[in-house]
Amino acid sequence: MSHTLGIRQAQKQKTRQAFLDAALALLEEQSLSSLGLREVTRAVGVAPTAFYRHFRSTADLGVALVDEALGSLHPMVRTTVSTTGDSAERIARAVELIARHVAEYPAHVRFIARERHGGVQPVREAIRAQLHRFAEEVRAELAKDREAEGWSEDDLLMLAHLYVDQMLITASLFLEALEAPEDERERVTRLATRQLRLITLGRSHWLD
Amino acid sequence: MSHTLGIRQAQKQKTRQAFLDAALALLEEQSLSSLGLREVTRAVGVAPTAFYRHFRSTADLGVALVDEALGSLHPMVRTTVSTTGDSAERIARAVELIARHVAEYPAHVRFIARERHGGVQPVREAIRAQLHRFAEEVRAELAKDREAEGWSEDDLLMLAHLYVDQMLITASLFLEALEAPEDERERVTRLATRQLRLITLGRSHWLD
DNA sequence: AATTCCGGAGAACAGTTGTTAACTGGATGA
DNA sequence: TCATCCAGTTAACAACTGTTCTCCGGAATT
Repeated sequence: MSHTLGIRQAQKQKTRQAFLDAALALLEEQSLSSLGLREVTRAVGVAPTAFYRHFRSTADLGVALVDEALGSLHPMVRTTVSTTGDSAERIARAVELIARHVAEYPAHVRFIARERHGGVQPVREAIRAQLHRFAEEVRAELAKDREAEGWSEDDLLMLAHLYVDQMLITASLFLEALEAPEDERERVTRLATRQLRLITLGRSHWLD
Repeated sequence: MSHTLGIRQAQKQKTRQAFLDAALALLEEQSLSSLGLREVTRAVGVAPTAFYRHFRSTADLGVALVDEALGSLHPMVRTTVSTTGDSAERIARAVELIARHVAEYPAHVRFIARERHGGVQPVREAIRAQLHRFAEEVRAELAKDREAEGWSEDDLLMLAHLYVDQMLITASLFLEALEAPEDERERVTRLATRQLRLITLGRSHWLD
């Protein structure tokens, strides 16, 4: 299937990745709509014109960043809401997974949270589409649970969106607490756990 | 108490408000971190240097916008979670109130959603502080309900944050559906209503 | 071995940016 | 009435922006 790329293609992908990394670093302290093309090339160490060999515009780069940040996350989301273990275990595991992901890829999380409602329309659109995919996957996973019997497709999707949004909120809270002392992160863990517990409680009484 | 302002102070407040209005309009299509000082003065129709008579920087202007957008919202939030009527009525009323607010002040809502995780630290901080005030007020309101008997202060605050975040998510959804046909807004109404219902359901079984 | 391809460099374009300094003229308070 | 105040102006600064066109040199193809 994959015949090894030539030296040329490999080098191109390498600089492209350098663009993505540099941009992500610069975006820790600003929004995408204020990210300048020259700013990025300067950080990468190439001529401004080299940018156009990889991206049409900074908005285009932003969409690529969305794919990098969220594209590889789908397996994890599925694991997060998987049906193994009892309710309390699953919640603890989900919160733990989120915390670990934020600690490992803080810049990605920050980027998504920031640009979800940011000033660049194509990027907002890309994030919206990916989050909708997440919600659909969560719904499919929820449907497997025997607790989903009697639920309409629509109600399951409603719940899935609730979970996805809650995950993002939690991730954002962990992000804010990233540089703070340990007990601040512990506080976020307890808060998120109880919120998920309450939602799950409502879920189990939905059909009453 | 308030002795009528002189012509001078009145004129100053007038141009200051013009700055806020112009900035809010410009921020519909970009983030605060990319908003230029000259851009704003041009929109107001005034010399660039006049900006400094009112604000230290665009970040300062942003903080002022936070106060304008959220400062006057506290009474409404209290009404939203007020204890009159049964659960279903309260939820319907809350969603209706949010929809109406978004329709009336779309730019304000967009600004808050965008800059809550935006690239300007002082503005993020200001929004965070205001939302925390909201959560505290919601908690105080929830505590009045007889359903709150046996709840710890901490759990009540947890629930309050859940409600506040949910309000923002809902407002953001209404905002996206603002230019869409009526039935799209209807869909958002139904989604938000059911999500609130599920949360309320979890709330009523919290002490089981 | 000869030719084409193509990622990146260099220079130049007209416009833009934030910030400074010194000023004007009408409102304000003595 | 006169001196003071102060919101807004004008002019100028160096630094920056996105984009175009032309060129180079090594990889890829024939």
